[in-house]
Amino acid sequence: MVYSKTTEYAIRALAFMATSPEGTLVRAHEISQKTSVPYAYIAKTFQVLVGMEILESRRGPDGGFSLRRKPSEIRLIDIMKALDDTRQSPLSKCVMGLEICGEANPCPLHSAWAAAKKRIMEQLEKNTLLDMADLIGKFPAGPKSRQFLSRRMRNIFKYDASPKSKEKQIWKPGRTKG
Amino acid sequence: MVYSKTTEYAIRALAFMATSPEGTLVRAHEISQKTSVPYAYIAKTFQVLVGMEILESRRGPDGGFSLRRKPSEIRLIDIMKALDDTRQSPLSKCVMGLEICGEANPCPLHSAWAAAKKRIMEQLEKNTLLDMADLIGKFPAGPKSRQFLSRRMRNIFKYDASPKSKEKQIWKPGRTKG
DNA sequence: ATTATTTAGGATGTGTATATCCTAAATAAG
DNA sequence: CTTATTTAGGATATACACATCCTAAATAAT
Repeated sequence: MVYSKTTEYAIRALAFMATSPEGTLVRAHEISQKTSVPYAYIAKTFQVLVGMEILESRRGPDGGFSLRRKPSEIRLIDIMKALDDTRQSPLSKCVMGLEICGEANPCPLHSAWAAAKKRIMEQLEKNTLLDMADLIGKFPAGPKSRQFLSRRMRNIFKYDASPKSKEKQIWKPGRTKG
Repeated sequence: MVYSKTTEYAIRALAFMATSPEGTLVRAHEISQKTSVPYAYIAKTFQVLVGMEILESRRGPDGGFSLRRKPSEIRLIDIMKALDDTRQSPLSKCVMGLEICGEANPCPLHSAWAAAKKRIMEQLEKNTLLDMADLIGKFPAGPKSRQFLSRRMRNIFKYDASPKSKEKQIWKPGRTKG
């Protein structure tokens, strides 16, 4: 994968937040329920994002998290950089693991990979939370939103009918082991 | 990475074997010394490749491993299939981790990724151990071998001057942790 | 037979990303 | 002040890929 699971979760969670009006405080538990991102993961990850000034937080009753900038101004690459700081991206290495691979000594996959890398990086720099919210599901009517997307919402954000069922997590673990 | 570290090692090791005349028995220790692939890894991995009829083996003094087919007839995809059997390839999943991503609902990286996947798979099906041996270093003079490649050999196969220094591994661990 | 050498095969160790837990601190309301 | 709620932050647990170890079995030479 281009980025870590942590970043994948963060993008899902933040894209969901982008569907609320600007400045709205959203609780970690609600985000978890609506996005199926593990609560503990949000709790941890969002601390970092607050530190990186992508999110603001408020503790206590009626507390929660809110986006510090407009969704259209938070790029995927920003989130990735904030969370995958130490992790060296798989994009940086030769796909075949050859240390000598490069322009001078390309491996059989080099040019295919180089082209892919370039396009992927461009997309990560170009696409924002607005794009993701738009893609993933509902977004308040605007130039980029499309009606038919709302139908997909249910599958993606896995809506829970009960408005605030305490601690009843509904995410699927996705384990393969029996 | 497209394939596992195990497969990466195997390709390196087999490509080295491809530089010996057909049918030559090569000892695991020699392969390890010449390719910097951990001995224990070769010992384990090659058992599988023998089972998959890519390699033949002989025990005892003057024993070793030999390629069962000509290097030009062993494709990278064959090695990958033999060793990454259970592992689900990162190529099969959406780069962004979105379950709904597909032709109908493409994620921002979808088309870039799809194109890359296609080319990568083609290359894995097209390229053989002959190509890798040719790329990585020396190959006995033939239509595909090129003279200047032999200069790179030293860096890649990390030649040990001593012909048979017992157990003196020379691979670099590549750890990052202090 | 005995010994040396080499692969076979099971068992085990290690490291890191992933995932969770628990207590503290902040905030709001009664 | 007390209680309930929510984020903060450190500590810990888990799973899996990666890596190694050890003994057995086979083979060849003495």
